[in-house]
Order: sequence, then structure tokens, then C-alpha cells
Amino acid sequence: MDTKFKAINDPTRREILQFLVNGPQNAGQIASQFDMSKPSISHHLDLLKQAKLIQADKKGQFIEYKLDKTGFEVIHTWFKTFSTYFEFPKPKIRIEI
Amino acid sequence: MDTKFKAINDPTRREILQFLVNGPQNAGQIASQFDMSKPSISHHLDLLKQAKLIQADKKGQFIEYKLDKTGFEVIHTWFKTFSTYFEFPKPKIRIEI
DNA sequence: TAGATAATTAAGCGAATGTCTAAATTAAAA
DNA sequence: TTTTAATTTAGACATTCGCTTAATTATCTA
Repeated sequence: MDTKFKAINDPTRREILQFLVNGPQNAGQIASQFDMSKPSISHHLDLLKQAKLIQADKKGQFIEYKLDKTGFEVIHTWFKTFSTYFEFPKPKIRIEI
Repeated sequence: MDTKFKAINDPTRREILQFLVNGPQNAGQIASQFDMSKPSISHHLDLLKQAKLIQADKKGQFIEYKLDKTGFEVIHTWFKTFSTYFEFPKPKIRIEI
């Protein structure tokens, strides 16, 4: 729990997550998106992985990262308490009688 | 944005939010829930207020705090990208005819 | 007006965080 | 096998964070 909130607390890590919405990317491709050293990005990837917000797949010399549902589900559950409290708008449908 | 993620990063602040689901409480009532000095809680409340996750209402000598929809909506919007990506189950709706 | 109560602001300190460069590991290519 | 490339691990350092105690502000009440 703590690990997940810590993971999404950093703006760079949130950007990495956004970037991975486009699909799986290897560490180098991710690093190239940022004006930051590769070791720093590597460290961010590690924290995201620990939080189970991303998954790592070794592909030969490369490591491919992708979003991991596991961690997001936990955050989603946490958030539900509050969305219920405020009754956030549910999707609207039109009914024909 | 940064402010909100920072706010929910701390476990004490998340507990405060959970506590406020029971309804508005003043600073003293909130502080009494934690084994921590009042100034520390006051500081946490300040950060939550800055993040617009809670609202403060001065009631004479007391200050009453309650959950603020504003900040939660922003987090909700951020999260939507990922819940869409994973196609999280949508809330059930009630149909009125 | 004094004194007591609720709460915040201020100052200080150790621990955690994010960044960097340099070194190590692992796998592909020459 | 030697070299090159992808990535991580290690070590160092400045900044931020969360906590405490002491002081301050604001409000109520006797």
C-alpha cells in the first residue's frame, strides 16, 4: 500500500506510467523520453515494479516494461471509499420504452 | 497535481481522510485519534487542505474539517486513464423508469 | 480584563528521497 | 574471444519530509 502511493508520488514515475499507456517499452526507450540519467530512470522503474504498477520482461539484452493491473487495482479499491462518499457520476444511459 | 499525490503519500494523512468519511470533525477530535503531537496533525491537515482534499470551516474557537470533492475529482481524472486501459468493471447503475 | 482552551506557526533535527557519476553485470556482435 | 551495447548496482550528496518542543494567535468564559 505504502509502496504504491510512494511510487505515484513522483512526477517522473507518473510520466513513465503515462508513457506505458502506449504499450510496452524497453528501459532505453523509456529513458530516452526523459532528460535524466539512465541509472535514475532505472531506479524509478525499480520502485514502480516493487509497487506492482509495472511488470518487467527480459527480452534478450533488453528489458521490456508494461503496466501491471495488480497495483492499479489496489489503488482503485482504496479510492472507491471516496468516490462512493461523493457519489461520483455514474455512466449515463438512455432507455427507450 | 503534485500537491495531491504528495498529500496521499503519507499514511497518517490517508488515515485522516478515512476518519473524515465518518463526517466533519474538528482539529482536536482528529488529533485525538493519533499518537502524535497536535502540531504534527495540524501540519498534516494543512497539506491536505492545500491539496483540496479537505476543507476547513472555522466555528468559533474550533476548526471543523471535512472531505473536499475538488481534490478527489482531480485524482479520479488522473486514474481514469489507467482504469480505461485495464477496463476495470464499471459501477452498477440503477435504472428509473 | 484575566485566565484557560483550541489551534497554528516557528525552529531544529534525523531519516528518507532523488539525482548524479563510476563500476559491475549480462547479452549480442564482430 | 574481445568488444560493444543495454541495463542495473553502488556510493555520494543536496534536498525534502515528518516529527518534536516552544512560542504565538484567536476565542471563549469567569
